[in-house]
Amino acid sequence: MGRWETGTRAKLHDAAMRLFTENGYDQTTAADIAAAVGVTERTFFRHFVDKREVLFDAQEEVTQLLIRGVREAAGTGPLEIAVGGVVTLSSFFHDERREFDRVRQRLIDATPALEERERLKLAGLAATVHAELLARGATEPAATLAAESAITVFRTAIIQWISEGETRSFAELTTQTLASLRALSASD
Amino acid sequence: MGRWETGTRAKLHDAAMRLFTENGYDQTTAADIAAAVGVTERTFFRHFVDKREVLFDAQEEVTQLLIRGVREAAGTGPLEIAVGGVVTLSSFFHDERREFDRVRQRLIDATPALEERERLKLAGLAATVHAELLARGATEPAATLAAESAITVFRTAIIQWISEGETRSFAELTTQTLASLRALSASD
DNA sequence: GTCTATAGGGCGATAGAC
DNA sequence: GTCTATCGCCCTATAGAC
Repeated sequence: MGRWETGTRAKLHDAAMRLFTENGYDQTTAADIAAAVGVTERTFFRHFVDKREVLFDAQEEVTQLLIRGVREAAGTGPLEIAVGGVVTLSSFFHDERREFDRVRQRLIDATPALEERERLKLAGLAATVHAELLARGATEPAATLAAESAITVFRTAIIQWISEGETRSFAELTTQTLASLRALSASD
Repeated sequence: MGRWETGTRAKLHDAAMRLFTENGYDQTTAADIAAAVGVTERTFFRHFVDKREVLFDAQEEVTQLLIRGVREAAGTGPLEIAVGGVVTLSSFFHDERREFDRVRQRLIDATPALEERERLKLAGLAATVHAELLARGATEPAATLAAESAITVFRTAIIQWISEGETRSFAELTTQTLASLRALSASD
């Protein structure tokens, strides 16, 4: 066989998810993951800037989808546009992904270090939406508030989407959560 | 506490802030901070569970204020109650603290590892508000959305509060930001 | 307080693909 | 030949264990 196989990154990703699930995140070392794939620890860190990043492989794809979504969203105000962008993430959060995200979320919930990273990534998505809203002519503080609120809606929708027995789609849950937020702001 | 430890924590805190500001967070080691105070690295880690926690010393006090604030807030709906709780944090975010928080925020903005921790702490505050809202009879998903939105208002108000030349009080900015959020939800 | 494991960076050497 | 993934070895800081 050759000096190295192709698809090392994907193999590291799969091995890491398996070992994290079987033995826990903290109990799994980067060296364990590398050994499971047959590369060195150093190679692991070349593919993932740190151990946590394995769980956030999709960030770039989601960010790009979100940018396009916000650019193309119809709407008369920044909140509607921002959440419209979030709704387009339904092409990513499809039914075949639901079980994977349940496992992923269980790992995050069990590991403070991972929740930190999760919150940072969500903040990154909010910053992305914020920039796009400004580009579409929104003004402050509406742009900031709409972007942050859209990510709140996103997170709330995801939590429901991965809850046991939930069958509604991501898009449906996002839309309903926006309606709840609107009702909340109007009610008191 | 032994008599030799009096004020060590505060000294470590002050030395850390000074060294972080002068040389940068990453360039300052825990050993550097300990040496500046004349204790061992081990002593530093006895006072702060990790290096980042130095910047989040106030979390417990803010959390307790927030709990009391939400419990005592007048209001007809969960969002009003939650932001009412945030407004009571003005006893913490007083004018003498503004410059310190400017420096602190500059460090956080310059250091991804610190921004991660900041976001986790904000999430913790949202969880605190959420629990108090449920205790006051709020139902889902309003409780979650109101708690998260209140923290969005908090963060947005703080950003304004520490911006150069800003003279309005924290309470004033919080109230105005809530009004902006309401307008945003109603407008489109 | 000492001792140790793990995360993660630096860098030169090397093996393959082109 | 260049370009890039990998190795291998050395290093330090963090943080937990004892």
